[in-house]
Amino acid sequence: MVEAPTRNRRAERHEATRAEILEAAWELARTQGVGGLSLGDVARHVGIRPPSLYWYFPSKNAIYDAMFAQANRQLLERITVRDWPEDLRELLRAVARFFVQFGTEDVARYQLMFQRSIPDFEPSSESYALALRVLEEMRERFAAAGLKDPADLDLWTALVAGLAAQQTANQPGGDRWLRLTDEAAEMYTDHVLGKKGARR
Amino acid sequence: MVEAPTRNRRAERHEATRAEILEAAWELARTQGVGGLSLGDVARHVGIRPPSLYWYFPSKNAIYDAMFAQANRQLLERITVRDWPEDLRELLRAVARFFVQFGTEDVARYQLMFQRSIPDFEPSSESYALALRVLEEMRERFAAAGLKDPADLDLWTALVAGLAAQQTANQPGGDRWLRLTDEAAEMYTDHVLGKKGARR
DNA sequence: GTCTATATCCAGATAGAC
DNA sequence: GTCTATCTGGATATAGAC
Repeated sequence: MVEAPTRNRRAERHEATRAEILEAAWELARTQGVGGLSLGDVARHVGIRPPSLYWYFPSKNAIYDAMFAQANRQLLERITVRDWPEDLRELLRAVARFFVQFGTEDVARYQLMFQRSIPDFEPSSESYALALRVLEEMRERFAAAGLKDPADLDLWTALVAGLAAQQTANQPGGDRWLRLTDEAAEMYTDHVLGKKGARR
Repeated sequence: MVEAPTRNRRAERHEATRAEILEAAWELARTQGVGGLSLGDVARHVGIRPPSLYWYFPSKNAIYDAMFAQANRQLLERITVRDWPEDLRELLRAVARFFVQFGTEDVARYQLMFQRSIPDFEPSSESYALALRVLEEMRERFAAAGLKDPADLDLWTALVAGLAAQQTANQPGGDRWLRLTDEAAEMYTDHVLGKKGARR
C-alpha cells in the first residue's frame, strides 16, 4: 500500500530514461550511420557512463531491437490513425506518397528497418511481428480496394522501396526521386487496372 | 636490360596476390556481410599475417575501394560486351533482367555498390568514375532507343533497384521479386510509350 | 541507479628485424 | 615480402562499491 505508488514512479522514470537513451541513439545513428553507433557515444550523449546503459538494456543489440520496434510502431501508428481513400487509384497515390516520405525522412531509420546493414543484428520475433503487422495493415486496405494478387503487392513494394532507396542512397535530403512518386503510382495503377480489364 | 624482366615478374606476382586478397575479402563479405569484414580474417584466409596486407593495400578502406572498383568494372565489362536490342521495349526488358540478375546474385556486392552500408567508406573519385561510366553507358543506349528524359531514367533506376533491393533484403537467393522483372519492364514501357503517344 | 575499475577482446596500423 | 612485436585505441560487457 505504501510502496505501490513509489514503484510506479520508479517504473515511469525507468521508461523515461530508456526513451532518452533511444532518442540519443537515433540522433547519433542519423549523423554517423546506424552501423557506426557506439555505446560510449550514446552514454555520453545521455549524460551517463557506458556501464549504466546496462541498467536499461541488456546489450547493444537490445538497443537496436528497441529502435527497430519503435520505428515500426511509429509507422503502424501513422497508418492506422489515417483515413485512407477507398478508390484504388487514390489509395495507391496516397500510400506511395506516405511510404516514400516516411522512408526518406530519416535515412538511419530506413537502413535499420528495411536494409540488413548491421552484421549481427536481427530483430526479435516480437519486433518482427510489428513489421508484419504493417504489411498486413496495408494488405487489407489494398484487398478492400480490389488489389489482392500477392505478386501485384510484391511489385508494388518493390516500386515504392526503389524510390525511397534511390533517394536515400544517392541524394539524401533531396527530392529527385521523391517527386516521381505520383507518376510511379499512376504507372502502377494503369498497369494493374489494365491487367484486370484485359482479363474480362 | 638485366633487371627489366625481373621487375615485370615481381609486378605480376604483386598483382596476383592483390587479386587473391580481394577474392578472400569478397568471400568473407558474402558470409559475414560487408560491414563485418576484418583484416585478420582476410589475412588468415590468404595464408599471411595481418601486417603483410599493408604491402598490398595502404588501409582497410583501400581494400573496400578496390572491391568497389572491381565490382563496377565487372558490371561495365558485362554491359559493353553484350549486344543490346535497339527496340525500346526489348531493350528495357533485357536491361531489367540483366540488372536485377546482377544485383541479386551477390548480396555483398549489391550492398557495397548501391547501399551506403559502411560508415566511413566512400569510393575514391577514380572508383566512382567507373560507377558513373556504367550509368553513362546505359544512358546512351536508352537515348538511342528514344528514351531521353532524365526523370524517366530516374524512375527506371528506382524500379530496377527496388526489385533487386527487395529480393536481396527479404529473400536472398530466392526469386520472389526476380520473377516479376519482365512484368515490371512491361509496365514501365507501356507507361513511357503512353506518355509519348499522349504528347503528340 | 550510477559509478569506478576492470576484464576481455579485437580492431587497424606501424616499426623494424630478417 | 613477410614476419614478430607492439602501439593505440576502440569496443562490449561485468563486478562490485556507493
